[in-house]
Amino acid sequence: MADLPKAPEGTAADLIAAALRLFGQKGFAATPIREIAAEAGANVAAIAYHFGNKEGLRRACAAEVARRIDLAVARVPASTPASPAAAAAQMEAILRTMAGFVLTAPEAEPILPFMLREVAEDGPVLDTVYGALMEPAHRRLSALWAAATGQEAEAERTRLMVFAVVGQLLYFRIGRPIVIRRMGWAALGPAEAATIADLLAGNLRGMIERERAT
Amino acid sequence: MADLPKAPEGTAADLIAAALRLFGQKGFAATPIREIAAEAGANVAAIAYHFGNKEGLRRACAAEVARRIDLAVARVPASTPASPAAAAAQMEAILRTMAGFVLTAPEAEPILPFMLREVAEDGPVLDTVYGALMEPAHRRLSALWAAATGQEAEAERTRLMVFAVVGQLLYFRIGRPIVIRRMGWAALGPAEAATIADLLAGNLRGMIERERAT
DNA sequence: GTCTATAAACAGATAGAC
DNA sequence: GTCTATCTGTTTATAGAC
Repeated sequence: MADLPKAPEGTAADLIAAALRLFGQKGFAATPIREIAAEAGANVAAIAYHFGNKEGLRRACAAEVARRIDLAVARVPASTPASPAAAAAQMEAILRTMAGFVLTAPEAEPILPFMLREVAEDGPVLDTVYGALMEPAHRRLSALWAAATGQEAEAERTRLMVFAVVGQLLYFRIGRPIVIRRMGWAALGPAEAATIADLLAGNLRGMIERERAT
Repeated sequence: MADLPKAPEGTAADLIAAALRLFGQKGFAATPIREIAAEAGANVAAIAYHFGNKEGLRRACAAEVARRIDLAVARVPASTPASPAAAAAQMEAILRTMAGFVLTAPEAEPILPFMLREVAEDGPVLDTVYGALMEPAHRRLSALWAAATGQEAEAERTRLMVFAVVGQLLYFRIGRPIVIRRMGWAALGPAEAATIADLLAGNLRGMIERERAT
């Protein structure tokens, strides 16, 4: 669904991987290009050579984020089931896949802090990723919610409910430092992620059931 | 509940207000102290005079955030009601107050992006604010959830459910640029906030009902 | 394509007049 | 308390050898 299918290789890929991690952790402005080059095992000038300048590297990071999310999204089936029960089941499956990806997948680790910062800054990177990925994904979940509850797919209430469902999950990742402290966990690993996913799947079932009665 | 009751005045207050806004919007490292001084209508040297250095200004911002949240928290009653219905009602009231504060209160506007960045960086500022404010608030909601559902206050499930409830709300603020785009809203104003609050209050009632059956 | 060396701009901090 | 002027370190970007 994204328009950037090319996967970078070699030094360029190493630079993007390092930049993604450091931009996410310390922020764009707080990360010197020398540090990125050092972590990538490359030279400072390589950034200018491959991406023009630091801003170009940021755009390349955004493209890489879009590419990786696209890869993860491509794994879920695209058909909208006819029966409400099947739609609910598929929505739960997607939620569990998202939970696994967002909470524990190593390849998601660097991209979420990066995206979080871009959302906060509400800049051009967000425009791209929103149109290419977030909007289609939200539309798809809205269609499933509608099929599961009998409501209208693009109704205001439907779209807001999908945000509520997704928000429940994303907060566990965004507020991870807080969650870990409060839960007394050493980390948010696969076991903790499974507990959270079960809990949220139960909430989703309850919400759908409740909405169907309306 | 916070340990910093002193409200700043004059130039110091202007500098904190400007820094809070700019740190939240562009990030700490990306904000030059000259820009802060200009927005506050003060001189660059005033920062060193009042706060020692830039890092001191950051700490002052954190203290101001704690002070403002503390003010907002102080308005909710501290007693835990005996009956499950009363506990549920009180939890819904708190959720609605939080929604009003988080989504539309002008005094919350600069502090949320600031806090979001501090959570992402997981630094010393978070340690302070977590211990002084977040942990007590979460404990209090956990106690209410327990009273409303008949579950145990510090059970793992209880604490996670409270995060799910809070996460639903916070995501609407954190992901605001995304929500606004997808909903086709011009802004997230009082009318939109009321719609969201009603929706989330309904979800809360459903979740409590469902948990009581367990 | 990769590296070293350097230029030009900008940051935070400080000295000292008022 | 507030200001101007300046010092010192660091940053990005680039020129040019290899």
